[in-house]
Amino acid sequence: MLDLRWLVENEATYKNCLKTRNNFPKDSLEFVLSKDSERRKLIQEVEAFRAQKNQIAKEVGQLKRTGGDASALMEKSIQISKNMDGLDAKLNELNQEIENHLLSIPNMLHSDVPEGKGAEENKLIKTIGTPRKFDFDIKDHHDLGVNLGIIDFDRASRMASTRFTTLVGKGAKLERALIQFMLDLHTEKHGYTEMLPPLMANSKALTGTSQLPKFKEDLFKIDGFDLFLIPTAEVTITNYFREEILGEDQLPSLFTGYTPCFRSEAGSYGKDTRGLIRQHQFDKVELVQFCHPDYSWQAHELLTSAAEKVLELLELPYQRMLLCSGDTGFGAAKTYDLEVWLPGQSAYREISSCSNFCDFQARRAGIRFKPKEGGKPRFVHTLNGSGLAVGRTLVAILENYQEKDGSVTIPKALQKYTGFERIESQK
RNA sequence: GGAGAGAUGGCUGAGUGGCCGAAAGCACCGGUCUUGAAAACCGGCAGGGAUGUAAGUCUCUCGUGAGUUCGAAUCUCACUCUCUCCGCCA
Repeated sequence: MLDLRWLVENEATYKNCLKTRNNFPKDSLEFVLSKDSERRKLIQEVEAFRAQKNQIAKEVGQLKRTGGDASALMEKSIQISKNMDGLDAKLNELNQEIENHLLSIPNMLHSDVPEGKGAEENKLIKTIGTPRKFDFDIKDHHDLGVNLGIIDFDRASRMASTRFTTLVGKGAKLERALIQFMLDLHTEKHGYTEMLPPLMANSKALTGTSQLPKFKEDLFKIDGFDLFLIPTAEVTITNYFREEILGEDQLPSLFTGYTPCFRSEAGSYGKDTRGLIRQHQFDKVELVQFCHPDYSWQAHELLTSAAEKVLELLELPYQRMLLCSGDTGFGAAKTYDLEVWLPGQSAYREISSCSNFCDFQARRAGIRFKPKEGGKPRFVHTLNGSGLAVGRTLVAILENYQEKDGSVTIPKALQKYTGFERIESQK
């Protein structure tokens, strides 16, 4: 959420930024801007009435103590209440309306973010590693996984629905090894503290990280409860400090956590239907930082590097992209995507998304810190990124490390976690 | 699922209708003392909002929301959450 005062005072700057954002809610913006002066005027009226009533109440108290007659004053106060009848409610309603609109206005972008409409205008920052040359006909992960007997799509569809998968044998072990490998790396080398948060979150938490109110249709709702399956651990980990004022010495706080993630994928019906690129349930190791506003851009680089480290250790070729304005998510000020090379698709595909939200989520979630030098509490900056999406990492390993006979070699760095060096057909 | 207890500032905790945005302690910040530190002593220290160049003034907030009252942390109602006991259960 943006600061209303800031928005009113920087209307032109914001509108200029917004024009290259996708689907920006012009009506909400205009509503907020046009109602602000009305809101202020109402506040002043209501508070003037209240001040009068408070003054009278004080005088009545004094009179009663000294045994005087306060009936005239009491009558006056009742009269004032009648005069302000409904004003209160009107103000509350207006505030609520403004807040609702404000919640659906996207974050201000960082000046680095290139203008552009969609993914094709994202900016390539760097390419690491070289795609392997194969001297045989390669398979994609779907065929590899099915042939090896480590991924079962059909039975998962039968027990749940399409977009679910069951990993079997060494496939399941590989997934688990990847999770452990990533968590160990981030906790031991990058200074993150591991968390195992709830897999469901309430609507307040989801509003805090800005999945709600705008993206409700992407979530799985639990019937009869104010609970949703989390679409990412970002939700629960970022809301860990909701409505808290931290000490400055608690910053930065770095957390990592593995969770399954659940997404309805409404609106992506025809997309990535083959294999496990786009599932209703997938595993992810998430990185989250709470940090001092002065250092969040440095933190963004570090967080992204931490995610890249996973790909480097697994020796998977990848690219870092800077998302353009049209492709940057609703709450983010700046986002890097990491894209891993998938031989089966002859393309780089997203495997991590690392964003700085600045104070956008912190304002929604009420996460502040007390500055050391004194003064008012300030909003922290929140950042998060995938470190990495585990299922897609498994896809990348299968495709990049496949052999002519259909077997798959396990990357060196991972072997001590899997306990095996190859996957051969286990059917 | 049944019964009971509770929710007050960063933390502990007092406060049952006006003198309470709130005692006291801890933590924290500044100062005195000290070669330095600790201790001791002195002072400061909740958050949001309106207005103002500022100092300040006003307003709201004692889990949340309604209500009673001239006046609510305190009384009433609803809700949420936490804890204890019983039942059930991995």
